[in-house]
Amino acid sequence: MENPNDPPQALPVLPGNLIRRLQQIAVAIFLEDTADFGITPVQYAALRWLGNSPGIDQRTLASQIGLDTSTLGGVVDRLESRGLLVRQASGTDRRVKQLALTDAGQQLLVDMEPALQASQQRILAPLSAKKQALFLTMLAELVNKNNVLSRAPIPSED
Amino acid sequence: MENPNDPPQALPVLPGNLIRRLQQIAVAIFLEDTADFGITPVQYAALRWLGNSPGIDQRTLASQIGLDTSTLGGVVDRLESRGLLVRQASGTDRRVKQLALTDAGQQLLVDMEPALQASQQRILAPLSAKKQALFLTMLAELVNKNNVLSRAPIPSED
DNA sequence: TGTATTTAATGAGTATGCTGACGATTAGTG
DNA sequence: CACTAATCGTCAGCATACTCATTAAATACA
Repeated sequence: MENPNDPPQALPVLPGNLIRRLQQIAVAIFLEDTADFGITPVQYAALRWLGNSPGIDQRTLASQIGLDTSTLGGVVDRLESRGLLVRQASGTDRRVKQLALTDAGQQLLVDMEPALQASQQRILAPLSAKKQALFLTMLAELVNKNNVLSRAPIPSED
Repeated sequence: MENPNDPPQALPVLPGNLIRRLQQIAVAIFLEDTADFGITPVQYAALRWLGNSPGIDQRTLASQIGLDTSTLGGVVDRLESRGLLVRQASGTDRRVKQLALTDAGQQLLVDMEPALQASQQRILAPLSAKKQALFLTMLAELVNKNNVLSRAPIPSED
């Protein structure tokens, strides 16, 4: 089976490649389970975080969900044009755009919750319950400890 | 600490969100460690697979590394314009474009190997050696068993 | 043979995700 | 107060990553 001309490691077992594949799978499952709502994973992350922190500005939201401000700008554009959030200039600092969910945005979070939970469980479903917990722990450990290496690191809690 | 108005699960612990973050981190580490070569993770995957299977067509390569043919088309465009691979019409089926590494492409794979290995180790570095093996096993299990749910599933081995 | 179906690659359209540059505004300093 | 720094959002540019439609070519079948 082993070919001496093979590279030192086959592509399918390189960590980076497996992580890329799992991300593709997770997005596909999310989109399938939440298809009724027409929301992407990143859009959902923005809405959900905003639901807990209304009034924050774009820069803060971007850093909290791990996006650069340029990417978040486009995400907010699409959510605003769908009436799920509002963007308004701050009264005290005219550089800042403050964000808040609309009623429709709030309602969408509520309506999506069952489908979201289903999708998140489906991603890990191939593993036993015990392994799922273990995987999540290690996943969080990798993300937290490597956080600063990301291009858009999430600030540590104050 | 716990706010009753919090959503059922905080965003940072949702599996899909952690996977997205880890993918961002893995890409950032790869780009940093291999900056001298100007190659992206997906471009590397294409080159590496092609090195083992010269002469395959675009459709096959796309499915082997988990991309749709449209995305791979662009990747191949960029690698071809850099002279790392060649694209030639098949003699037996004029629809098919066969791909093969150039000498420069072959050499680049060799030259990149140390930096690639370093990047792959750095991604998992926060975990102990034992945990790294465990994480990789579970990661592969999730990818393999969820493979069909991806938009561009990788065909199972024959 | 001739028509219908399938297949390979490409193109348009949309959505992340990054960099670097830019204009507008605010804050800091002499 | 004027000059400089830093900051917020945006834009252009590039690279994944998907869908759906289209074109060209090969295959199946009547």
